[in-house]
Amino acid sequence: MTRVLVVDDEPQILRALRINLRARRYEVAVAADGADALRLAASQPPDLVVLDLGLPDMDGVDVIRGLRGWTNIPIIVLSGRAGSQDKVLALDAGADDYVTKPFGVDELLARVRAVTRRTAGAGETVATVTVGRFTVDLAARTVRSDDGREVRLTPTEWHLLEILIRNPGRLVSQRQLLHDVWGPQYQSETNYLRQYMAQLRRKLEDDPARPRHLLTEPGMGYRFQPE
Amino acid sequence: MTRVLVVDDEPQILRALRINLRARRYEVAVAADGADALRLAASQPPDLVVLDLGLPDMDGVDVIRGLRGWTNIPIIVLSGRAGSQDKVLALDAGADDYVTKPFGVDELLARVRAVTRRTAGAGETVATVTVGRFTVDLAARTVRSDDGREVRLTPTEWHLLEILIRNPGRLVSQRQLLHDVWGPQYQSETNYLRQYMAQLRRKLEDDPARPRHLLTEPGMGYRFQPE
DNA sequence: CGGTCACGTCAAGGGAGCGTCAAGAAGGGT
DNA sequence: ACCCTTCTTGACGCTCCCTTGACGTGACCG
Repeated sequence: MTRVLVVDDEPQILRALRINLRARRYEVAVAADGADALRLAASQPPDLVVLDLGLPDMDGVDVIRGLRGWTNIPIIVLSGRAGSQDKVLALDAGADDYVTKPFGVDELLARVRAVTRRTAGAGETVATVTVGRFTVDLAARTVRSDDGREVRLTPTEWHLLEILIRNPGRLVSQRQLLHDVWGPQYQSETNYLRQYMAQLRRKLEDDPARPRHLLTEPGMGYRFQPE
Repeated sequence: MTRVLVVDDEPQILRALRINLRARRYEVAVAADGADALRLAASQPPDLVVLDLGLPDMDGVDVIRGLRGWTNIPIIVLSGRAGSQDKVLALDAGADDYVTKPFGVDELLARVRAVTRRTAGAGETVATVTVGRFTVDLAARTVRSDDGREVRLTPTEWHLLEILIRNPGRLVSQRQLLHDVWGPQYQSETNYLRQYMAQLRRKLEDDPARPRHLLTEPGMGYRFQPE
């Protein structure tokens, strides 16, 4: 269930939003001022923040900055001020949307759906990937077999493998690989790719002749296939 | 460089946006109507679309749906209608933001920064289309059956399918298909199209003899029909 | 009823692209 | 100056994809 933190000092708005959001099956937490909001967000991180800029204790933009210091959960700003400057400040501080009061509840809910729709699919990036019997640590630049033995890769092999792993399951074209590893002027030397893909397979695949993770897409490019 | 497609039929707005966006180092493409926008987005996908809802040829919400059929690049809607219902429809069709005219250029630019900031940091977007029992991921270049089996397509098959999917529900002429896949000098070799459409149907249609998604328009061209 | 056109299907040759082996060139460390 | 690692380059089968031709079929029309 999506967890929404509503920050506003006007009781009637707070109440209206809570009722409407609960009716749409959102889990709702409320805060009446900025300090309360930051504390609550830190202790029980929500999936979305609806933030009124006109708070009694601190500037709303500072609340945005306080949140953006450690998280990038979506923030929808409510404000009574329709000035262009206010909007720009809030959006550039890290807000995702800016709604001026008075606002329609239907509109706000649609904007809630719009921002949550986009962030729902965003997953975490991991630094360590398993390729068959091997564990690749992109940050540490190490490849370790499951029996503890280290596998050494040359700089070019690393560069190539890293691009493929950073696009798990996705095809990477020959042109892009050549461009990123060897440079803009090497866009047709596919023999380089054949050479180094063969080396990577010799080092990382159980059966280099039948690769299970470093796959060729004939005529197009290569693909790293996770388990 | 971030590529922005601006869709509007009012020359002065088009001009103002182009100048302001170019000054901020965006690459700007423009379209004056919905059909033009869909075609341009399909052939040269932008990183962001700024879309006026009041277009001469088709409903703006249908343009949003046409884009969302195969991509989830950010869409910022411009509209002269401030009604709550219009906003909800556009946002739920897949728009990321909704700005009512008249709007300040500073505000629009801030909203452009807000949506691009999020999609740039959130990693890659997944553009996935379902064709019968199969799921086509244009970005990853994969086709997966609902039972998990992979379907392999050759480069030419991909090229052809991609053009059709990027024009969902719309007729694509034989000339355009031949031109885009095989090149300018192959505009009458319709046997190529028959050959490859047959292969795509064998791989993607339940009953290749009675296609439900890869349709022939006799004498004109082919059409990808979504569910 | 017969002819034509456009589309769908099947089959086969030729060639592009891939994996592989091997050897020379370049760079860095001792 | 020498050796070792790494990168570059060339050559050679082999597989699979593209191309091409021929034939069948249904729709439309005279």
